[in-house]
Amino acid sequence: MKRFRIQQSGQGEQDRQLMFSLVNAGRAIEQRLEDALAGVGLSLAKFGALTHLMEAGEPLNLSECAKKMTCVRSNITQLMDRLEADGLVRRVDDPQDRRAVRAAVTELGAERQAAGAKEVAKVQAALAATLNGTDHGALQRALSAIK
Amino acid sequence: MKRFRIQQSGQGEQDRQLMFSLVNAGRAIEQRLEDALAGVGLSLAKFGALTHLMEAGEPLNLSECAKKMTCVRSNITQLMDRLEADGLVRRVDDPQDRRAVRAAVTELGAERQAAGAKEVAKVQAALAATLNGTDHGALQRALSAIK
DNA sequence: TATAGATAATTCATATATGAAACGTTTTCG
DNA sequence: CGAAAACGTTTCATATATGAATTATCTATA
Repeated sequence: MKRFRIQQSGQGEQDRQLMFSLVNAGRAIEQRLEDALAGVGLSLAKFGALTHLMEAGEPLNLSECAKKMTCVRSNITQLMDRLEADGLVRRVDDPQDRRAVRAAVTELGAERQAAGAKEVAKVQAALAATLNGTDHGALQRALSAIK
Repeated sequence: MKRFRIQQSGQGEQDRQLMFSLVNAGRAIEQRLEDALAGVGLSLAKFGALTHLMEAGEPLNLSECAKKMTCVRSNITQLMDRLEADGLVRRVDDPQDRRAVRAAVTELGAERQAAGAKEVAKVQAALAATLNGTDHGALQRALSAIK
């Protein structure tokens, strides 16, 4: 005798679920990062900017910052205003190009970035623990396909 | 003879990669949804609010909206201002509680929500295609663990 | 070389989000 | 009953993000 599956979810419903789970997981991790970084006086945006500047090892044009952070330049203008107000970055003139402004990390900024990196590492470890029953390689491959 | 693995990434580095891939994947999907919804005059925030109201089938308190959308109430105040300016929602008095304001979807709002749902379905289908070599069940379970 | 176009940064308007403070209304309880 | 607490919404200040318009400077070329 033929049975009808009760509570069956169609493929479309599962796809929708998966899509929103991806969005929600991303947001949840962002929130964990924001919370952890708030403990050392940083936001994720500020930490990201400081990290790119530290990795570059030298002051960067605001346009270069925008490229590295994949955002528009007017966003960087404002972010640098806030970082400068916090004393974490200084705007310096570019002697080669008088249109340009370069962002230099201050000593306090470098310390703050290092403290932030420790907080990020904790979130990262907690996430790894959460995902300990998962094939990390497969997950990484799936996520990398999403552009 | 013992070999040294060149270019080996430590576990920590892979964990960091995975964490940021999750954040980036979530943002990428949000961006796809924003782009698709922009085509019918909606943002993801507006579509979400309209969808919750349509699912409820009746006007909802702004506080109830905030709870469903997991955001603070002042955010809903502003979102409703914009939805009202668009003619997609109307604020109506709650006769039971004179403090409360309820959001009612207009006819135009209902049409717009339906159009948005079609756009969302397209994004969803494209994502499913992108993930066609992946074990959706395993991915869903991993994502659901992230809170 | 003069100028037209490209480029760097900022300003402004706007959208989305949070959290604190203010305000009116409702509920609770001494 | 009446005061205090709780509740619902809004307002304000702020952070983050986008995109258009503006200003200053630089570069290429007619």
